[in-house]
Amino acid sequence: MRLVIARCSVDYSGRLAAHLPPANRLLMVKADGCVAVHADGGAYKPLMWMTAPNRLVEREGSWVVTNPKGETLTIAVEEILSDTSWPLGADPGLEKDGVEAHLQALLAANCERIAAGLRLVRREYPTDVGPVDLLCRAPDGTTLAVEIKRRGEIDGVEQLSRYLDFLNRDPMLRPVRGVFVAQQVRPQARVLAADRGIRWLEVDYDELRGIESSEQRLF
Amino acid sequence: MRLVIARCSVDYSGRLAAHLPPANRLLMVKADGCVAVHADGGAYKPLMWMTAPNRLVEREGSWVVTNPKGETLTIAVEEILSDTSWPLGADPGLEKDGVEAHLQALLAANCERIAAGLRLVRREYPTDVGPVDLLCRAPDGTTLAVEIKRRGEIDGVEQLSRYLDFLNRDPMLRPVRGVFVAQQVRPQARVLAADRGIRWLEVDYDELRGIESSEQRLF
DNA sequence: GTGTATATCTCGGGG
DNA sequence: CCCCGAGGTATACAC
Repeated sequence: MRLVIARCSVDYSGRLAAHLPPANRLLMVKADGCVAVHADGGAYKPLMWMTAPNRLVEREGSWVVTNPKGETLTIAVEEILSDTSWPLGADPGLEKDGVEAHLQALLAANCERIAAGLRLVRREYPTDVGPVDLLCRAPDGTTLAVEIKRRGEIDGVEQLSRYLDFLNRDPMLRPVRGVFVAQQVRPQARVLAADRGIRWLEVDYDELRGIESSEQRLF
Repeated sequence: MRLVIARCSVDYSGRLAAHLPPANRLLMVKADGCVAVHADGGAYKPLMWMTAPNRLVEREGSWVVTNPKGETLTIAVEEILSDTSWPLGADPGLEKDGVEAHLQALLAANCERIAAGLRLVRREYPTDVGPVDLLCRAPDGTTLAVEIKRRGEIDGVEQLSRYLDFLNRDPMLRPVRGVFVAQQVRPQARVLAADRGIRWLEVDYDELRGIESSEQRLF
């Protein structure tokens, strides 16, 4: 990890063109070669960057970073205030809990939470346009396709619509209905779901996790 | 901009829960208060972070960052290898060229480029499922909904299809036809557009900009 | 490699 | 403030 504090101006040319006038900034060069130019504000996103793999050519007063796609990051270094390097070593890595995969697992184990009497047929049921999160059977014998999101937006409804199109071509499954499940379903997603005849449902992650742990306590 | 190189373990609790075992990392604290924990790899994204506004409480061997939403970032600092601060000042900011907004502005001002005699009714015309980029009137009185992308992919065609569905329910507008405009329209998007009765069109950004600047030269 | 789906997405604009 | 769409999205994973 190399950290350079410098007065510089920066230009990017590639998927778009962008320019930064001269100012003091942090230049971060990581062990994998990626370069980032940070200002003293603005969340974690750098003003400009170049991801690995790339090639950094450092000449007097000018760094040029190029990648195989032909994109170029040019840093005109006017004055270096500090230039330090720290070998950090490989990171042991991140452990996460509470992402969509976990929500899916909880709902798969408790799918009667989606509708009474629902039985799980399969998780990640494959179709030609991607896997359906949950495929379930209702007590009346009809099939339900369930799409799960943390935040239910319009894209998710489109995704479920595509699955339903393809599932309903299978005479063995037809008719298949859709349910859109999320911790929060946005207004436009509700409108589109209603319009497509898709039911939507908001679920509470903590409550689901609570059920799960109380059930485990029984065994 | 404060840069701390330290051996630390980190925990985040909020939208999800996450944990980092002890290792040497960079802790970056920006002037606006945002905190980021970087490893020596993995593009520009930090392993963990907390955006502004937040509150950083630094006690011996432990930093606790909390935000108004009740999220918490806890950094257990085991050993500090370096701790430096650099006042960078406000950044003059980024100038971008070639984003969708420019393309939309150029086409709004030159919509006869989309079809002869076209007249702009409104940019960002609202529907229940989102705003249409351009709504135009053709010489024959019919309405055109225009969706603009830098890269025309299948989801852009889906987006325009949704708008057309809803616009065509309005007796005052009906019938509304669609035009999908992009610098590059991908093969799959062409097929889908054709299937939906949507016309597609590739435009050259530099050429449009050229028209614009030559028009400006006239005044 | 291409395509698809996720993300503590971030960021900016509009109501 | 929330909602929504764009992004040089990045990133992981399946085919």
